[in-house]
Amino acid sequence: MASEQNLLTRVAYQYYILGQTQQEIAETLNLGRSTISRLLTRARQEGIISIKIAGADTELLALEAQLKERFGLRNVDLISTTTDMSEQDKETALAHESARYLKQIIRPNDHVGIAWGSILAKMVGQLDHPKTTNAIFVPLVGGPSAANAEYHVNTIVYDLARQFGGTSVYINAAAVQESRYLRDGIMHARYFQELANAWQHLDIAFVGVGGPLAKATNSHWRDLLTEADIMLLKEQKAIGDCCCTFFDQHGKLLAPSLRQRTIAIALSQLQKVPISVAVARSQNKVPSLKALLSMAIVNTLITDEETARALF
Amino acid sequence: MASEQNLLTRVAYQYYILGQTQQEIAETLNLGRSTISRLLTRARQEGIISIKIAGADTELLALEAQLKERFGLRNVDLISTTTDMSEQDKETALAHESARYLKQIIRPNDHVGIAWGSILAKMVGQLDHPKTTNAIFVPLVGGPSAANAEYHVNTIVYDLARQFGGTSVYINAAAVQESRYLRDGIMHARYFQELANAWQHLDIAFVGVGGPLAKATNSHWRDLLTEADIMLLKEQKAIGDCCCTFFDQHGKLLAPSLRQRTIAIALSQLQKVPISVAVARSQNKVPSLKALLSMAIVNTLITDEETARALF
DNA sequence: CTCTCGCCTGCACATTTGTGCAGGCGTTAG
DNA sequence: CTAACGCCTGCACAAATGTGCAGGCGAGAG
Repeated sequence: MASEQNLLTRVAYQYYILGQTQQEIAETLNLGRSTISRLLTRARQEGIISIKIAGADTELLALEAQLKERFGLRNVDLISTTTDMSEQDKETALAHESARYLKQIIRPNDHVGIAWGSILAKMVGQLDHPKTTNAIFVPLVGGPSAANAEYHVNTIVYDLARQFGGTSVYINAAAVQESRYLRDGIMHARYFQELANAWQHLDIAFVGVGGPLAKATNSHWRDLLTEADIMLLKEQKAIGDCCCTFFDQHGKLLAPSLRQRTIAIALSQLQKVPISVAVARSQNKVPSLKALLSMAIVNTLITDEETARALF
Repeated sequence: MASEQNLLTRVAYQYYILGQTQQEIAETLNLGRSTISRLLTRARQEGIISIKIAGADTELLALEAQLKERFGLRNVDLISTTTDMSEQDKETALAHESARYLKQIIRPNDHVGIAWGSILAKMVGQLDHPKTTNAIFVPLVGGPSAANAEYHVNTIVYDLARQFGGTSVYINAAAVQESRYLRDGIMHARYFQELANAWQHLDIAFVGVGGPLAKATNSHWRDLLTEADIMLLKEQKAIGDCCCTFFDQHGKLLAPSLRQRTIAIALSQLQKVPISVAVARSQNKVPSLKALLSMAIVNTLITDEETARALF
């Protein structure tokens, strides 16, 4: 009943199981309260105390913690996907979680930037009771090609703003222009300044991640790229993009000539946003997502379990 | 990831597994710290969190808590006995634990009262490194019959005092006298006053419990009783004694005529001692021990697992 | 649409827990 | 036996946690 180990378990029992206060334990054992505190610390260190969380998908939570650690993220939010879900279902689930997360973190009068992305587009309408806030929603990238007009990024920010009782700013230019002069002209135009200004004062940014070029067929904006752009990107081994900025597996930004024709927030600017959230899933986005995370452009990640596992 | 249950497990995980502070959790979830505190309370209540103490004889500790609750005791200390131990071994183990416990609770200059009892007698010499203190050890009952002189209670207090670097007071009378006049005379004698005075200022008292009369053969003092005493006690259904005071299963004190011839601390006085410890074990002492505990004479119990279980 | 009711939250304060520092006791080497 | 070393403890302060109270928000009735 005396020896070391035994004392530890006794103290641990009284504290954790009986719920006694350290002071009470100290009195029954005729020891100083500090001593009890130290004994408990030892007991925890020596693993005498094991705490289990019932009914929880602990693995998922552990995975979140690991990812957070691995990429130095502020926060990671994972959803569990079951094998019987279609890709469609998984995307919807992720969009729903993204919307919920936005609701969770948004504060009154926040400036919220939204980039292009199939999942971000699906966020709209996922919430039963969106918080009413006076947030300002702004696009982070230019619009799609004329062929995809109905998926215009303006639509997303407009709908989100309406749901959250806020306002939205529109973007009146396609994501990729034909020349850097055209792009510079637009970005320096008076009507563009509101947007440019908003980009500098973002509180929250939600971005997607683009996968490899080969899969570009279903993209809503990549048809704006020229043959030459694509050639160049392939040559430089692009593995994906974020906000229309391409990079390789090492996180190196590619094709300056293309970047100079792109109307979108710069990644360096995105990096300064207090809460910058990447939302993405699927096997083929793993390499680009991994690169993006390594670049420390975003500080928050929302994805699903299978994608998360592939990130290590 | 959102709903109630899920939030609870998440918070519990971050707090208990990851060891984050409530403040940190509140920040990642964008909630108030108080809310996290409340969520954790709920999680504990709903049993989402299960804490196990590794390698511990948890049952023993649980038993202690139950006994404490059941009899309103200040403290309970149990030792585990294995079936391969002889009765002798078990007694020694209990004596050892009693000695250890005394060492644990004793403070400098304490007045420590010791009653008769086979286990109390064995306490002597059980400690490797007794604390040095200036405690005063006093007997709580008179000595044994002449036939058992070598087990005199004075020997115990003397040895204990020596081990703890303190002093001892002796008692110069047998536990039971032949008449109340003789007893009163002794107890009012000048030389007895030091003892009587000590009884009023006890900080700690260790007492044993006597079993039923039928088993009295191995007692060191019950041969002082007369035939008439024994007849009377049996008639009144005595189940045991403490400090030479007999009681029945309801805790009723018996045989006033005998009590008036007894030289021992009164149970009512024992009740006032801040830390009063009963040390006893074995099946045949269960009824008397149970009665004693119900009387709330002592506030601390040291026994073994099997005896403890039988007390319910 | 308006009002009421009740739950939930944040705030501020009380309690509980954690920790650096200084002093005491025991142990060991000489 | 003495002295030096180191572990352990209590103290006092810092950090973290628990909780009553008041205000806000949404659900539901009228």
